[in-house]
This record gives sequence, structure tokens and C-alpha cells, in this order.
Amino acid sequence: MNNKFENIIEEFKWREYLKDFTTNADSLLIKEKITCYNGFDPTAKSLHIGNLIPILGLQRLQNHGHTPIVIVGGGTGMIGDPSGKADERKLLSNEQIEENLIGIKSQLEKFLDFENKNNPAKIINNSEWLSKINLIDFLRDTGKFFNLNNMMSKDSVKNRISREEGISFTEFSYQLLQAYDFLYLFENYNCTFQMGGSDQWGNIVAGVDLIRKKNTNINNKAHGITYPLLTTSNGEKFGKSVDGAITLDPEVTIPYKVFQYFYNSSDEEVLKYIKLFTDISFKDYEELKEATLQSPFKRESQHFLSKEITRIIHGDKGMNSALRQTEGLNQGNWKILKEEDYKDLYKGSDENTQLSRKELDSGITLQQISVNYGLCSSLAESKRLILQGGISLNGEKINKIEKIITTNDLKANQILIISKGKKSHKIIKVD
RNA sequence: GCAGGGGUUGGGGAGUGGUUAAACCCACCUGUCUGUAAAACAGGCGCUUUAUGCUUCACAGGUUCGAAUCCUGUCCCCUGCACCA
Repeated sequence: MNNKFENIIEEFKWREYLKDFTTNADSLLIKEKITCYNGFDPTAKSLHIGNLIPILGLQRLQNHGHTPIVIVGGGTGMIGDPSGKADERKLLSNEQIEENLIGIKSQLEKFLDFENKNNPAKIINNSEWLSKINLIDFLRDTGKFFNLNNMMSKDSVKNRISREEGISFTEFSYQLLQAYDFLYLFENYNCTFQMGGSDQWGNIVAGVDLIRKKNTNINNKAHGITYPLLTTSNGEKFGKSVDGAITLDPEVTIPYKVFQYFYNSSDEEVLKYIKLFTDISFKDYEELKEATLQSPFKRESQHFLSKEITRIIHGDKGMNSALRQTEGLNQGNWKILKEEDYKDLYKGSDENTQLSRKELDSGITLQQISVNYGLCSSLAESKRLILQGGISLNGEKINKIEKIITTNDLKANQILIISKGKKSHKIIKVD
């Protein structure tokens, strides 16, 4: 732990965190202490692990003495991506955004220092200024600096225009708003850097250009840096699991799920993730790299990665419960599971997994229950799987289709875990 | 608008009156193996009260003891031609 990086650029380079940056952004980050912002969409109640990349990026900037600003896009969130569908985009109410903002801030507090004297982090809602914009003023003072030809030539726009559905004016104007955000922060918070995913490059540059055009006397003062967007080796979006996004909120995504998500990283991506997410020492890293090459089956890297990330997000307590639940549920050592683990696992499972005592007492079969709770799609399927040995109850394979669930099968006197194969489990609570 | 071809179980694609719940390939699921991997092998892949049971082959009717297969109508897709520019 605690590598000594001379500066943030050295650190970012080692972590392979940077995809692109504007000219001289690197030398400025070494020479000066700057203020950098990164925007987050407040549409969800909680941040998800994809956001961990910018969060840790800001954290590392702060560690090197730079000042991070988090913009929660209350204003831009209302404009947003209409994502191809004809559906009306739900406008978030101010109260809702305010609520999300509070939630997001409390999550960020674990990662960023808001109290620090020299370079305290800030979290700001851009509706503060965007909602006050006057249309005429905006078109005169800001719109004038945008050349339609340039806007149209942006890849993101070009792709949409060539498609049949086209692009709405609302979405088209999004880049102006994000550029305006940057300008506003530049002028009012002395913020000269914007960070974002590589898909944001166009929007970031738009802001940089706007600032340059509006401040002709200052030479090229605004900069942008981007981090690469992660996809898994299967080409899936990073951070999505079978049952939805992995969030940072333990009430929504229990630590066990975070752990499992990273434990299932492939050998190709696991080392990349370790560099990106953890504070591993060079020496340990080299050792793990070697271990993964020599004996990948030991999954040492996966183990290290998932353990570390779970700890970063949920602390030691969360990490320990994730380890215990993993040993119980995935390695078959059911004995070590505590009552709280069963409750935890239940919390982490889908909705509608309640079973009434009455139903239980009337004698329900395993076959039936595995269909009722979506483990199998039909009685025929569950029968087949049971006969093939694919269904287990609390970790024990059941081969008899006549098996009836009784109160003796309950764990912690109220939880029932049925599994299909090794990886899909349903946790059912009896009340 | 005219002519021709076509719509089959997640995708591709056989099947032109009966033993066809429908070949085959892919995807997917389970088991064995394994590294909570990949590959390989085995089983499976409409539903159920497992029965010479039920519901399926674009949709609605009809012929027949019996239809995905034949007839009529409707909808949709592709390809030529025409019309309109």
C-alpha cells in the first residue's frame, strides 16, 4: 500500500486511467494545483460502481492537492438523453433532485474530503445557474459561440442524424449546456479542469472552446481529461449484473453482490481493475500479476480485487460479511452463515420473495416454489432440473420432485434458499 | 397499383394432408469436469394433473375422420415492374 507517486500524472499513467487530455493538461497537473470537476447524473437514487472510476479519480486528484468539484446535473439531467425511445422523458422534480443530491453527497463523503481547509471538495447542483438562464441572453451570449457546422460534425451527433429517428433539438442542445456549466465553474469557482468518460470528450472540448472564446485575454486556460470507458471482456457494460446495476448503496446492493461481481472478473480484466481501483503496492501488484499468469486457477487476483473493492465501498464489516456469505453460498460451507447473513442475503434478493406461513403449512413442493419465485420458468422445467440434480435447497441437492418444504427447512427460522445450478439463488422469507 | 417470393417453437432454417411438439444449426439451461473460467462430454430446451392430455407453425374463417401443410379473406415483409417526381 501507499505508493509514492510523484504527482497525479504519474499515478494516472500507472493506473492507465487517462484516455485523452488536452494539450499541456498533463504538465499543468504536475506544476500547479488546479480545480477539477466531474458531472454525475442524479437520475438514480444511488451511485453505481461505474461511478467509482470518476469518484476515485477525484479522490486521487484531491490527494495530490487538487480541488475536486462534483456537479450533480440537476439542470442537465432534465434535458438528458432521450435515448432513442419515443417515450416522454420523466422530468425530475426539484425535490427529487434535492433528495438524490443528499444521497449522493453522503456516498461521496466516504471518498472525498469536504472539510479539508486547503482543497475541500464541493458538490454543486448545476440547476443553481441553469434554471436561471434567460433564453434570449443565452442565445446571444453563449449560442453565438457555437458553430453549427462544428456541432453537426461531432460523432455523437453525426451518428444520430444519419439514423432514421434523428435527434431532437433538446438533445442536440445538450452540449451547449454542458459547455456552459464548465464556463460558469471557470468564472465562478476558478475551475479549469473537467474530467469525464471518453464518451464525454466532445462535450468537454465544447466547454474548453467556449471558455477560450469568451476569455480571449487568458491563454488556453481550460483543460479536459478523460478516462476510458470500461466494458467487460464479453462486451457488456461495466457494472451491470444479471439483476441490474451494482450500486454503492448497501441497502440496494449488498456487499456480497459487489464482491461477487468483481470475483467473476476474467483473467484479462482483473489486473486492469486492480490497478484502476485499488491502492495496491507495486510489489504486490507484480506478485499478483505473476500469480495470475502462473496459476490463474487460484484466482488470487480476483480474490484480492473483490475483497479490496468491497472494503473500499462498504468497509471492513461489509467485506467480512461478503466473504462469509461467499464461503457459505458459493463454496457450500453453509454452516458458517449467521442469522444476519440470511437476513442480509434476503435483503439483497429481488422483491416479492415472501412466502406466507399459511402457504408453507399447506404443503408446498420444491418444484412449485422454484417456479413461483422465478427460478424456473415452468413446472416442466423445474421437474427436469430437479431430476438432473440442478436444484438445491439450502445448499443440498434435492433429487425428488415430491419434496415438500417444511418449517424444518427454514434457516434463521424464516429464510429459505433455493438454487439453480451453482450461481443462481433465490432467497425466500417466510413470515 | 401489377407480378413474383415469403411469414414455422429465442435466432437461423427444414417440413406441402396423418406416427410432426415439428429435422438440423446457433443461442440458452442443468450435470460431470474445472478456477464461481474456458474447453470437452452427457442431458435438456411449448404447457400441464405425463396422458394414445392440452396449446402452438402471421391473423380470422373454411374443407377434411385428420391441416404448419389444401381453400377464402385480412395483415405484414422482400424482389421485379409500373405510377408519382
